[in-house]
Amino acid sequence: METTVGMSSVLEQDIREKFRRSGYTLTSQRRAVLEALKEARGHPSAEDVYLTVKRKNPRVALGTVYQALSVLEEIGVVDSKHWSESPTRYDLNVEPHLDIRCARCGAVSEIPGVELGELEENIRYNTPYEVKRTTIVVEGLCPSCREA
Amino acid sequence: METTVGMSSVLEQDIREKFRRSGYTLTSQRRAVLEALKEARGHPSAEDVYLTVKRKNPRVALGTVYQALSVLEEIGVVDSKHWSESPTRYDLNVEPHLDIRCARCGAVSEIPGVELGELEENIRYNTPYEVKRTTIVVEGLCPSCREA
DNA sequence: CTTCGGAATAGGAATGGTTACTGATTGGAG
DNA sequence: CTCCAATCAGTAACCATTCCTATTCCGAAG
Repeated sequence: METTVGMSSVLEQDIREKFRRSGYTLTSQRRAVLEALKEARGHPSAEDVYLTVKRKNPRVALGTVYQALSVLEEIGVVDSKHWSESPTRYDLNVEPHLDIRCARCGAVSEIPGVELGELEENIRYNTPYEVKRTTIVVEGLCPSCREA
Repeated sequence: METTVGMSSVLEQDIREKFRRSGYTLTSQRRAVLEALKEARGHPSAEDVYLTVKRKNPRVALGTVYQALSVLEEIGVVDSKHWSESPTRYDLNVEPHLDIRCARCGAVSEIPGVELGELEENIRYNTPYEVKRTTIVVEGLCPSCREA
């Protein structure tokens, strides 16, 4: 049974490697953004991340958080999804997966157990475009908002 | 072999019916927005629609176009898709379908021949949320932008 | 045909998430 | 330690979209 420290180390190693390969530097602010994403429940917005980071480092700028998230996404450490009429949400799960957002309270959670490989394959087969990215955003009502 | 006028009539009939049922009024501005969508190649933005409508009615307001598009979507006549970092695109195909947007030139075209029913089914089966809407946005490079 | 009330519109201001800009700071290579 | 490029903080700007208000339009009822 691994300790949390152990798992965290492995993650650190992987991230360090991705930074090294990309040429970007793993600064304290970018580390803080990663920490905030790790602590967060659900899928925080840039503003959420900013507020979390600010608790420990009050001088950090919102723009820095946006830039950090953009770098982290570029090197494959962070995934982002955008639902219209609400801020972009970020998370650490970079594997293709589904997220659903509650139209009423804004909560985002993952939908497990849906195979997406075949869809991706069909898309590539049926378009002359060079496919870069497929994003699926699902909207609905979470169990508690459904009642109200 | 139907004439264009004939097909247009059928469309008009269907739309008139949807307006009637919804309680919204089919005003000249809303009709003009529909015309602009019919004429447009690809999937225009609200601004595109606004510019087209403005050619015949220079007094129309951008806000009116947005409101018209929103009403048309609500009654099931228009479909919209939003790619992050670019304005929302609209079209008249309200059946579930895939659209891909070129990351370089912004062109949007449809991807035919991909079955989406099973995905929708799997989504509903695997989440406790009440699913309202599933949107798939695909990004890539169109054939001509791929070269450059 | 006229009147009346609510819906829709024009015009423009406001919003809000995100990006761009600038000068100061930092951190790693030599 | 010094230098240079990358990064950062702070703030202004951007832009798609929404909101606001006075005016106009539409269609139902007389």
